[in-house]
Amino acid sequence: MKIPPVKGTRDFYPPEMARRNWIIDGWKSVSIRNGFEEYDGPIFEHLMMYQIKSGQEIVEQLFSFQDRGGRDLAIRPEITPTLARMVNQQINSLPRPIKWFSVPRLCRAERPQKGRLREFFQWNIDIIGIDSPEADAEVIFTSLDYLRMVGLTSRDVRAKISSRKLLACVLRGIGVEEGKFDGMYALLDKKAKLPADTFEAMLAEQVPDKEQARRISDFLALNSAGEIERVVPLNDEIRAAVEQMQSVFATLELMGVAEYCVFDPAIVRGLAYYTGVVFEIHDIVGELRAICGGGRYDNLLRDFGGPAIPATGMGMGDCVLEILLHQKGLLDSQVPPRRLEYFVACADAACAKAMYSVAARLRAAGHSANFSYKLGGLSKQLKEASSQNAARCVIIGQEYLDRQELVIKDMLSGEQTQVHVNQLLPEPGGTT
RNA sequence: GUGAGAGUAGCUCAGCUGGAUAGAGCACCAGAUUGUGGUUCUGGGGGUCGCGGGUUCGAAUCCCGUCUUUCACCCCA
Repeated sequence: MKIPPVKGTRDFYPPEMARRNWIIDGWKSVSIRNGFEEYDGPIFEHLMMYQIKSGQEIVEQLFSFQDRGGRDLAIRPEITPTLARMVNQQINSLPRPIKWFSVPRLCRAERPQKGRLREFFQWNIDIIGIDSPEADAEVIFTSLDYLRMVGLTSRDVRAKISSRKLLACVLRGIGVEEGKFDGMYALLDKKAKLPADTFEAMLAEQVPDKEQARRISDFLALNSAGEIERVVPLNDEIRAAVEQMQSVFATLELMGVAEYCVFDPAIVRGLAYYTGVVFEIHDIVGELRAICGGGRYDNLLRDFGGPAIPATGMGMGDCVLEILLHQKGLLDSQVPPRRLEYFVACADAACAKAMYSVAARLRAAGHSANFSYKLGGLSKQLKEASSQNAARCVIIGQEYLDRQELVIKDMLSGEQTQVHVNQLLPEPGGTT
């Protein structure tokens, strides 16, 4: 009986595994060079953890189960609740700022489509304990630092930045009722996907007051937070939000990534737990879903039973990223191929015993080494060495039996040299 | 949950308005090659044409159902 793979999952054969490792290694090295420390948690948690902020609707998109003790558990669909739990547990002993990163494997029971699967990897970085805009800027910078490192330029991707706080006080300033904010957020989030007139019609439906609707449209057309007084009169609240936004951009400018960044008032990040700066990075054509998204979530730790400590962070999934990198030709050109340092071949069946010991000694010395299980002709073995991308071949033949000499063949140049076995290898059982 | 497209070899696909033993390229295995690889040549293995039913003398081809998959909607932590 043939059993198919589970919907929305991927098998990682060696070529795919090499791509996955390359992406994840890049995430980790960029995290570390930006001063983040790695953490991880369990792959399942109490179901309740995902109900706290998300409600029943989200629970239907979880893989959940009961253990034998009747506990309701769920495979993690995100790692932020785990982070909040872990940080809360040790909040009094953790030095701040807490700059942590993780690359969790996550599962969501959604219907798969382009750039979205049911099991994926997501790079998360978070800065906890700092409420200044510079922390938001650093999260955005770190995201861009990775994308820039793998070869994506400001002609490929764009970081669209806004602020929930700014949006809220502008809406308040325009006179929109507080109760309509959630609906507005959901609508704004869709703006990029909708034709302009459809969006205008939906806006008019939610905001019947023509003057208010016009000012909202004007706000959405702004290119920088500094222009906001053209839409709504400044007050202390708005002025403070504008200054925060400007600090984020100023810091990004100082860090040298301004060309990637743009103020986009339509970025709101769904119905998530964001409270301040929010951002998404998109491919510039806008053909794919967001490469990554994040923002400030100052209430989350408190909502998980801890103290009110500010936090900001971001998540980047591997699916969209991989599609984009492939499209730009940045994947196969950069993912390192399989490498083997030595392939040990024997020119004569009489040398087969030496083949095993030489291979083992190479391995003990820390080198990667393979040999052929079939004692075919030398040309067969060299062919096998080529197909395994061996850098060098060690050929064992008559000169080994006579003088303990090995032929070292450089597979790129074809050059061959003869060396005594003890010259290439430390004594078996020796210290080095 | 809704809608549309697609399922033929490990992969990418061809297969005309229904016709005889279902093909190609790549990949894989073997040989040419018993002391020298990448190229080339020759040969080989591998398919219940997603599955079930129907129409027909005859179905990979047409019809219905079903499953899977892709894309979009919903949602997007």
